[in-house]
Amino acid sequence: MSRRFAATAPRSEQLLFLTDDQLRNGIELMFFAYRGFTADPDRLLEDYAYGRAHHRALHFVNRRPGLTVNALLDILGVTKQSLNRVLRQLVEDGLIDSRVGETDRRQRNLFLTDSGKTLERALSEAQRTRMRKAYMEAGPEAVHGFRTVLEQMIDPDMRPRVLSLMGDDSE
Amino acid sequence: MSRRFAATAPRSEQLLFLTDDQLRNGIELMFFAYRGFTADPDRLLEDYAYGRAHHRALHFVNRRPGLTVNALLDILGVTKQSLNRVLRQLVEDGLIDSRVGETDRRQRNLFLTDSGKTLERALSEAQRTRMRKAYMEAGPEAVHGFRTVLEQMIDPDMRPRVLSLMGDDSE
DNA sequence: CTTGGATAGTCAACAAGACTGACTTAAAAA
DNA sequence: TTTTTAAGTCAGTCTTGTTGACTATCCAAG
Repeated sequence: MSRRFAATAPRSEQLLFLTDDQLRNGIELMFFAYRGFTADPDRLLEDYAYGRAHHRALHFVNRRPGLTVNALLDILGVTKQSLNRVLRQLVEDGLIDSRVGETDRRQRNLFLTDSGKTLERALSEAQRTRMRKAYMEAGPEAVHGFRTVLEQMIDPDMRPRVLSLMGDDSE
Repeated sequence: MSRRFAATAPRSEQLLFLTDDQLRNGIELMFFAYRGFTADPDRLLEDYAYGRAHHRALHFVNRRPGLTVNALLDILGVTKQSLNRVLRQLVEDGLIDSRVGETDRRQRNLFLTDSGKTLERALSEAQRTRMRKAYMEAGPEAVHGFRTVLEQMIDPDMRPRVLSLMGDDSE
């Protein structure tokens, strides 16, 4: 582990980025950046009387159409009671279509309706716009580093699931 | 703006990191990484019947001892009523000391007590440990990129305040 | 110097969204 | 047939956010 820099420079110099000050700095950056990250969609959601939970559901149903409730639960890491409240609203409001599973009729496969797609697009476009600006300002190398550190910050148990979710769009 | 890569390679190749797929990828990484980022302190806080709001208050009071309620409000970006509940608990439980301002007696200057320092240290050490691992695995260059992108993601209005908060430890 | 407005902080009541626990229904699996 | 699983529901709690009304203090204009 952590061999990337082992042979590049003397230990004392290379490890300066691991001081408590540097780490605390990263911690504070995560806090403030995450606030910026959610600010734009949050503003949009207010108009619909929805919250972040609705956004997350819309995002992942859009990402993996036909996803089951259980699979979504697993991704979001919340209880089904908590998700169910949100999902019920979205189905009632006609943003999500919940269809009985074809092979297993206990399951429900979730899809965005046209208006669901419209809202999802508005939300994600707001978020992408900020992300795009940040990426452009920082440049491709910084973006690569950003992605590398974030991946390492994900819970090890969760990491394989997350990376496969993000990785393939073929299946 | 975004001149870092302008003269390095052909435009079409360089801009691949700005595709919607790449951006959505970054969005999902932020979501999952932030969950990892808060997981360890969250577990600790359960034992105290405290939440993330208490953690944030402890963090920034530790960071800037003597800070006023208003200054903390500005950093946290919540309403004073919301902060006050948390602050009252922490004062009642003897983790934070709230002293009447010397020059302006309307103000309250906040300090961590010894037990406040103890809890803050436990929380931040848990968080730093995860951050340290991520930094070590990713290496110094990735960390630099990580920081660059996060800074750009912070709300522009907030950015100067945040960077000055993180920057100087002398004043 | 007093009055009246602005500022710092507190208290009360309420809503969103997370949680647990107990339960039902329907369908699949053993 | 019995057990397990997927989904959904009901009731109750907690944290953390909100708005509105309040007290205490400072400061500046009359």
